[in-house]
Amino acid sequence: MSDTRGYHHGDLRRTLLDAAVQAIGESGPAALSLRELARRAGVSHAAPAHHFGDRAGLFTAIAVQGYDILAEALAGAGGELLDLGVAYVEFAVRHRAHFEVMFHPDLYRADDPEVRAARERSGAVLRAGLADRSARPTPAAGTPDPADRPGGDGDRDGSPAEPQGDVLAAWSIVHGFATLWLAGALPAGLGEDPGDAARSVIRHLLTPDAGTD
Amino acid sequence: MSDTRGYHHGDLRRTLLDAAVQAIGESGPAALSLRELARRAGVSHAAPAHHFGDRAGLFTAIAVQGYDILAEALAGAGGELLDLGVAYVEFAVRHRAHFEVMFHPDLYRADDPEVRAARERSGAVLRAGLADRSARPTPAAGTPDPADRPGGDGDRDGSPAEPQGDVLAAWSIVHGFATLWLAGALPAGLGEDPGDAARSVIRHLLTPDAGTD
DNA sequence: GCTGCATCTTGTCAACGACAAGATAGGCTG
DNA sequence: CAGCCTATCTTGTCGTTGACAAGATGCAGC
Repeated sequence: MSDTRGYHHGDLRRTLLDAAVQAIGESGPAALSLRELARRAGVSHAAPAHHFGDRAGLFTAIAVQGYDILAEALAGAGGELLDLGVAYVEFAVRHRAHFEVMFHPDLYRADDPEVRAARERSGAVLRAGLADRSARPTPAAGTPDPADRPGGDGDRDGSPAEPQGDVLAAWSIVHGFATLWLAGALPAGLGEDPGDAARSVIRHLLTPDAGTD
Repeated sequence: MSDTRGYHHGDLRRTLLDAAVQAIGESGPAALSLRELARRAGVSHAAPAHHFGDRAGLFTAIAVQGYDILAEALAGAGGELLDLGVAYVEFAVRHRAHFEVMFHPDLYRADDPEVRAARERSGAVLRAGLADRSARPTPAAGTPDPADRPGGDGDRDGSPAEPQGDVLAAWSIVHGFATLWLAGALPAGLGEDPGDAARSVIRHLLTPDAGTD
């Protein structure tokens, strides 16, 4: 796959996306250059522009891919709020590049139809997962909706789906933990596995007295 | 202040910092150009380089300033974990530019001595604030330490100051809420005041059954 | 086998970050 | 007061980048 035969590459778009994700994972989104990307893929400097239009277009494609991967990860996590949270953190760490792009709306076109659709897919998966946990010792579920105000404004479509406070709290805690972990801001001593560390942190939200594990 | 008399500006460094913070607040850190910054300040295109060395130096100065502002904000919040959290979120929203820079270590030199010192100052203020709440209905305090692993590695100095899990959970939830708010990822319907919204979210962590206010 | 079109290339331009070298001015020493 | 000294700011330049335009290539369908 991704053999670079003469003129027509065959699957250049995929190759560029993979190389971009790898480069972002190494040096962050800001350091990504379209020309360096083309160099990595062994094509001319203007080839990426054809597939993605411009830099923002490339990040838009990565964001779409990221929301799809997130949906898949959440779908495989079951309906427990704890497991969903751990899956969220593990997604962020395993797919660091996607995660960083997804939550930097200034990098891409967050109102792009494909982005909206992918975001809606992942939101639907999350809602479906949470619907499982109906009556639990932990507070009841609502209908969450990750990332629906891309530009900072842009009102909802008037639907009464204001997420329950506990889901918002859960989203905040896993998103914050993942972000701090990726930023290297967390103190050492949490171990190497972000999933395990996240599990013990999330427990503080779910149970009133989570001991100092 | 900041009068632009002939050759020597008088307080160009301060002027540049202010202009940079404003520009970042408008368009994000990635869009900040040293030359555009110089243009805003009415100086030549190489003037910023003298004061900050390079682009990373500018962001380093902003990060230092940000940690100092955060320390001040936390100092004025009292020792309640809830109030500290609200202050954290309000800092992030009011000083969005500083906050965004601070938690993007790839933008600046996170191991710079001045940064380490400023970070230590804000950590000390937080520790002092938390020391107040000794015996409470909520779990006991530990010794937190915001952002002590800048580059992703860099082990602690072997001190046994592993933060308590509940403080980590608190930090995660406020940091996550602030980040999601700034990213425009939160659904509408939370109102206009991030402090109030944060307060109700944080309550879910502190009390076992926080109603759906 | 010819044409249409997506794919990729070459060429170019303005803007940028970084660096070097020079100009200016305020302060300090004598 | 004279001379220098140094921080501050300017001008000039180089390599790189993103974006655009125009052309080359080759696959796919008629």
